[in-house]
Amino acid sequence: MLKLLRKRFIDARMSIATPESRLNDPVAKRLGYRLRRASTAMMADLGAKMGEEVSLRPVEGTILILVGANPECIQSDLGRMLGIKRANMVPLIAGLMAKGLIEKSPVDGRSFALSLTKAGEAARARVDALMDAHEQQVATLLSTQDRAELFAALALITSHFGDDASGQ
Amino acid sequence: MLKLLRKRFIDARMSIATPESRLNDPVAKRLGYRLRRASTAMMADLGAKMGEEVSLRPVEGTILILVGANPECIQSDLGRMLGIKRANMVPLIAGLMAKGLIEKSPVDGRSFALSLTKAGEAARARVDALMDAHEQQVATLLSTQDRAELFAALALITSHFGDDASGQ
DNA sequence: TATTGTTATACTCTATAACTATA
DNA sequence: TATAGTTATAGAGTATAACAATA
Repeated sequence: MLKLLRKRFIDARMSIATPESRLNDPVAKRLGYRLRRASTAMMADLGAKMGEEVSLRPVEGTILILVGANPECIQSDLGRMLGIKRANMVPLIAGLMAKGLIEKSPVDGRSFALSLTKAGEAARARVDALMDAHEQQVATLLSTQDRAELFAALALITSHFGDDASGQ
Repeated sequence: MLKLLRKRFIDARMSIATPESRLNDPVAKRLGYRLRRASTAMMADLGAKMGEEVSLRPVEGTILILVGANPECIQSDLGRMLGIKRANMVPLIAGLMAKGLIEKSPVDGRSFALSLTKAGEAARARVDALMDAHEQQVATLLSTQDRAELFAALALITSHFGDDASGQ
């Protein structure tokens, strides 16, 4: 009886290229699910390119960009901006220091001002260019208007559900 | 000199409520970044509610919904639909079995048909209701038209960058 | 008292390689 | 040969608790 039901699935699968495309997909209509799939797909693509071309992960490139735009900021500020907890910033910053991309200089005995090294600035520029190219792919999919509306929708969703950039 | 620059940041921070809001945020204009923040914010909210009310993670609820909609499917099918690798499906399915929510019955000696138990069907219904309520929050933020356009944009992005539902 | 940086730790998610048994 | 399930393992991401030094 169970075997018979299963048999129907197997028969259905025989007739098509991708087996699972004949299965019902009720979660496909869920916004949260679609958002997550889009996000992971886009991030995986960016991560692969950054890994190949600058040997950095997206979060590391993001930190370089933020430090470049905010010289002498401290890592707690970055954590709050990015929604990353203090404790988890430690190995990130240590990794970028170990690669010689950022520098720390003490400002008040308990915190350190961050700045890009020369190599860090070069890496930041390459990351920025890679991200530009990455974004550009979306420009071929969506009009300027569509893109602006997508941005607005994402901003609404993020602020409604809490972007976690506070209370770290 | 460095201390002076840093001092300016400290001064700027003094005048406002949230320190980091005065920092430049050049990644805020990146679609990939916004997509990720929106996705994690929405998923964190859903995860918290599901944890409280049904003691399940979003991925577990999603599996219950898919098994409910596709009785006698096998776990490899689910993995392909969800972009989860075979190896990583094992503990997920084992966990749901351990909770008595799904059952396996052998269909051909190397694969197992999955189905919901009575408790599994009850859990699936509660998860579905929770997800409905969760989606409903977005309806207050976006018009039906906006929501449809957001869906379309996400589908374009996901398919362009690869949804990884193949080649598992 | 609150904040910064840190250590230690744990859980989830993801990825690969290798194995078995079956088709 | 290809597929299904499994094991083991490793790397990320994220979370909490606790601590020392400093504001």
